[in-house]
Amino acid sequence: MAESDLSELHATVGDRLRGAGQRYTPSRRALVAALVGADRPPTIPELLGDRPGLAQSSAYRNLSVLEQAGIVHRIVTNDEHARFELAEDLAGHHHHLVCGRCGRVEDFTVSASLERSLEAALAKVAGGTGFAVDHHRLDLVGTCSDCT
Amino acid sequence: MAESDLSELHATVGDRLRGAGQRYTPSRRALVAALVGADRPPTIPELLGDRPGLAQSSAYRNLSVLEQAGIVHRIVTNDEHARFELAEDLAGHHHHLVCGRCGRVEDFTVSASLERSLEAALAKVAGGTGFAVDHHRLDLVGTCSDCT
DNA sequence: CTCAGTGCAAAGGATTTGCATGCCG
DNA sequence: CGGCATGCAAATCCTTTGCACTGAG
Repeated sequence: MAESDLSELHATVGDRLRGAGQRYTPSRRALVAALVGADRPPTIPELLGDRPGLAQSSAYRNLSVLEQAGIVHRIVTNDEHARFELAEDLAGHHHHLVCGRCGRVEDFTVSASLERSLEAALAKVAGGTGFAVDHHRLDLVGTCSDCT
Repeated sequence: MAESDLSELHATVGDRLRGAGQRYTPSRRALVAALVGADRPPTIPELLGDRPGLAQSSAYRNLSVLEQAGIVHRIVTNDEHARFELAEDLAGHHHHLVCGRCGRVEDFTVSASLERSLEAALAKVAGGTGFAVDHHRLDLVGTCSDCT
């Protein structure tokens, strides 16, 4: 991600937080920065490892605030810990490669044309139900190289 | 599902449990039956509602055994409770409509041709990574009619 | 001054586990 | 008889919450 995009991102995050009556504090900025830099969604312990000064409860609380402001998204796996990533409108649409053994999650994307056929087909499916579809989620589940 | 398929299913389940050194007890049979009958994955409280005689701990323990025997699959949502469904090789490949508000999950399927293009595209993606892909997961996330 | 943010410690709650008993094989 | 299955109750462990303090506006 380019420098300018990064400061733009922080500006957007700041706006959304202020819109929710919250401040963009150093702790929150550090959490967002950690998520921007990661190519896979970290758990809370992983996030705390980068920032030993931050209390665990504050991490949970800040991530919760960021989640409600639509800035981060919480991923719950069968793993013991939840994982966090930037919201799709900030990080871009992508998918996950999930390790069923250790719970590790990596990001990946598919071609735009496949996304389009997916969207079209899913829109058709959703038509019949009472669901108001927000977005889709496409994950690959398997075993990562470490767990093989 | 036809009668014969049902008894065949129970036979398969019994085989897998015995293969894991476990028995196919009435409690377990009831859990499997409840999952076969459901068109959406229930939570533990929902399963217990159908079977007040079964202790909560036994439900957890039995579902855990069934999961390790490859008979049921655990779905974790942002909802407070986990949900359970039959493994795909028993229930058939399908997808989920997930309500982001209440956590409710419904099943649906897409056309075979879309599945095929998906499989093809995902196989290509997986090629480059160290992941051994087991299966894919395609969910629609939105708001159900009750939560609108 | 006011009020959100933070750290620390305690509470909460779904899930797991220990133990004694019952039952199938 | 031996071992798995089950109930009940207690323990776990991630996550949330209460409270007092600090710092920014």
